[in-house]
Amino acid sequence: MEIPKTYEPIKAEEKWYSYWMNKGYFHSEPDEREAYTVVIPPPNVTGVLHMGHMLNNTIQDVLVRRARMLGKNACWVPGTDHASIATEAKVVQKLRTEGIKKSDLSREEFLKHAFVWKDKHGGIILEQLKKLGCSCDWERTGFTMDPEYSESVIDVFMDLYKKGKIYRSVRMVNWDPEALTAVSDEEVNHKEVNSKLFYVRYKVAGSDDQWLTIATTRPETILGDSAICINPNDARFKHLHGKQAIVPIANRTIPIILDEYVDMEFGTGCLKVTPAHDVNDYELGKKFDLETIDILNDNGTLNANGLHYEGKDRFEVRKAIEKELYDKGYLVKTEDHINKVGFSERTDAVIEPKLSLQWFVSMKELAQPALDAVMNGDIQFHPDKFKNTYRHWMENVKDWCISRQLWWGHRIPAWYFGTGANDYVVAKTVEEAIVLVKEKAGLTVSASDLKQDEDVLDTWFSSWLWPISMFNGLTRPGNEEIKYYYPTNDLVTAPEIMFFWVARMIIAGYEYLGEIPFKNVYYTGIVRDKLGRKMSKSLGNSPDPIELIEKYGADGVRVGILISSPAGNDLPFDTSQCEQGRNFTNKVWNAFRLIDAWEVRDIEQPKSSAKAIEWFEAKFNKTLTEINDQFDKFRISEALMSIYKLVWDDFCSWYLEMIKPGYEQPIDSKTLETTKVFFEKLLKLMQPFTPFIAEEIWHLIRERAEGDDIILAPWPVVDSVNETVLANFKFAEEVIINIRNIRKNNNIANKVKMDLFVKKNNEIDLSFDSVISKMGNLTQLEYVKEKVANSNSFIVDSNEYYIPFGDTIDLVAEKAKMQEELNYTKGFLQSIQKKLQNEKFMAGAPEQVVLSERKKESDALNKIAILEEKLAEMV
RNA sequence: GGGAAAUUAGCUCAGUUGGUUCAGAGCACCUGCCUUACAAGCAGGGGGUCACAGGUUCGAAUCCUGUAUUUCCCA
Repeated sequence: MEIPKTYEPIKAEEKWYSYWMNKGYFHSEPDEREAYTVVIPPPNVTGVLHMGHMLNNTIQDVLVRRARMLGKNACWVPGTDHASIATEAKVVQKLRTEGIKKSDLSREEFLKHAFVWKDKHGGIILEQLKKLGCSCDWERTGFTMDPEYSESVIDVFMDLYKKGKIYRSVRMVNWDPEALTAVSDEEVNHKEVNSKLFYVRYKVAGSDDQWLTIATTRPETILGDSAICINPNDARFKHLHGKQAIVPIANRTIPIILDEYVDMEFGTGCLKVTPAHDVNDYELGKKFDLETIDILNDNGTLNANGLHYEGKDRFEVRKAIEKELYDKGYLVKTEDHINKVGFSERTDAVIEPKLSLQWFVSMKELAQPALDAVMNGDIQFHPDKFKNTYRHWMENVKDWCISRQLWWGHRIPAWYFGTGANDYVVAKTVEEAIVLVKEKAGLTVSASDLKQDEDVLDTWFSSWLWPISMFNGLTRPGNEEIKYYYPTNDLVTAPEIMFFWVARMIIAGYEYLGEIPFKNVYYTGIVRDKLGRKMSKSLGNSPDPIELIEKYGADGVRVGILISSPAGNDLPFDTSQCEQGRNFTNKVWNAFRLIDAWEVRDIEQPKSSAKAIEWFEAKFNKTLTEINDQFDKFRISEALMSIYKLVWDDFCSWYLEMIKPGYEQPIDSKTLETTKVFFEKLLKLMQPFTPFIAEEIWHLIRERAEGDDIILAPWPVVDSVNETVLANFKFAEEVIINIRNIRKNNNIANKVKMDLFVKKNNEIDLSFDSVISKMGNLTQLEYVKEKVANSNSFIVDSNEYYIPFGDTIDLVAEKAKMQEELNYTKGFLQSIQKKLQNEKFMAGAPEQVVLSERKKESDALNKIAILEEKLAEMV
């Protein structure tokens, strides 16, 4: 059968992925083996695969596949997140295109639409992961709104409520007027924008023409003012103490209060206080018991408190009120001003601070063990620089607002039986609620008297249970699976969600299982384009991962994405990296073609082949040690690079060339067999990174028994490393490179055989001579006592090598080269001798360093002598 | 404004407790090769005042101080 000259990934990928699936290799059940567990960071259920997912999931697959080869019971749990804000936004948008408004639907109707959408689009991303080769246990695929998962979310809410960790409170929250929901501090992006500072004057009450001037960036909130605040130490305003002021346009009289909070330097030193629309003002309002006047509707338009501006958007009002203030003589001046404005991460709408009744988790106590676990190393971060960021946040953790004004998600299990702030109970079902109402208020109510809270829980309030609830650790405490798989081993995620997700999983782990949820956290970077911009849909700078896979093969893309992606660093991605990956798979493919084409004969093994085998054995073991170490340190891309070079440079460029029989010559069976074994070992190392081609060649290189698949083959074991062989080869390598250089410099074709004469001045190892002969294409390698005249020459380790001239030679160039080498060596010698003559060096440096300097000195002296002699002869 | 980290070849990064004339890899680049495994290749080669300025040391990319620039986190 003809084997194609280039590797064709598409067919192999389909074939092997379904083969692995049919064999159930990805599936895990608890057994006696050590468990190795990874839970996937659940992508949004309606999400589409982007480059960030590619990076993240390739790393996970590498770790999982290697663990499998190390004999562990590897379990990679996939699933999706309901992502309440993002998904609801998509459903709302889709309905809008059909002419349906969310406000026209009941909650039940809307959820029906949402589930239809989820069933249609949900899980696309998981199918895409299969194309990448991800070896997830698909039988365990989960979803944060699955019934049992949801139950655990509600259980946790009730449990924390009972423990007094969940409370309901009026708080200033970040309000997204577009999504109509509160968002957490972490979901607000602060950006600097150019705006205006408006100077507005307020009349002092009871005066004829006494005014005070405030500065504000948001003049529309004047309508919500309930005080003017000045610093009691501000000498400029002593006359205002105890007075009142009149709000322009609204014509309300408000007190002038004194507080040191006011920055005398900023603006005019007079601060308008709007408790409903600014966090700091809210605090002042509480302190001075001020009236709270909310002027905004939830959608960002003004309400009745906005007087004649009612129904208009806040930005529109800002312009209009500027004009009105000016026309009526209240506007003193405006200035350009740069300030930071919060934008919603999801909708990019300007966030409004808004007072509302929300549900909170108090975090301080919960966070303590989670902070300790990372600081004392029970949980390792890779790279560990992220520990600092983590500590900073955890030490200053704020309470977590967990209610969201949405329908898509887990509905808060609170039931209201009245309108009072405290007229509610928290219960799993309405029946339980009825009983609790009786207990709490002594009221006998029926189901229809109770009204469940309209809000749903923050998505992270369900995903923080992911490593526990994917094994039903809360609904079926102590079950076999949670005992076996938990704590999980490695978590691979982005540093952006360290607080949203990682920290909270650790908190939940301690609170509910008394244990860490994972041992290692590997932080990936952000995938950027060549210009350093973050890849995003709106910029259109992100390649379609599926197209990449079709073009370069999944293995090629996996290599491309990992080849330059150290942990925690951003990955500047360019498709040329996939090309490199694709080229690598092709190289391996051709190595296989070469071996496969050899005709085996029962002949004697050439000496050079025996030496080559000895060397590669040593090289392999040495590199494997390094690779294992790199894996232990989570230096994934370095491990890949080591494998890449071991395969390409050491195996293909050196080893295969050393054992390659002449054209149409057979190979001896011993060498062929050993070579196949080497190749198989290399394929094993490649398997985590390039699983498809590894499996493909694994089955082509040899007949395999049922179940003898590389995905389950044992990871190679390190054997002792023969350092002597490695050193001797290095010497031979240098000789060979020198021979090649002479060929190139003199335009001697590779097929032209040459003679090599060696004047041995030093005791050297001759064991690789057969290899030198073969690789140098020499007719003979002869040892001589005297220099060989009319030759190209070079020196390795004080030994002189001569290749007699063919027809022509550039004597001048040859001499110049030698002179240059001599100069360099002399300079080198000088620096060494200077060091050796330095008494302080001799006194301070360790013996080993001194010894190595002495050796360098004698080597240099030798070399100089030879060079000078040769130069003298060339005249 | 407060905190953290970074700055080594054109690009992306290594560089272990200071010790081979001021240093490595991959890609890119240059030169020569269609040498029957692979031109998605082979062979060879060039390229760095290790951000800047001081200091400690016999010796600094590595330790200390300051400056500049960048990134991230928090307000």
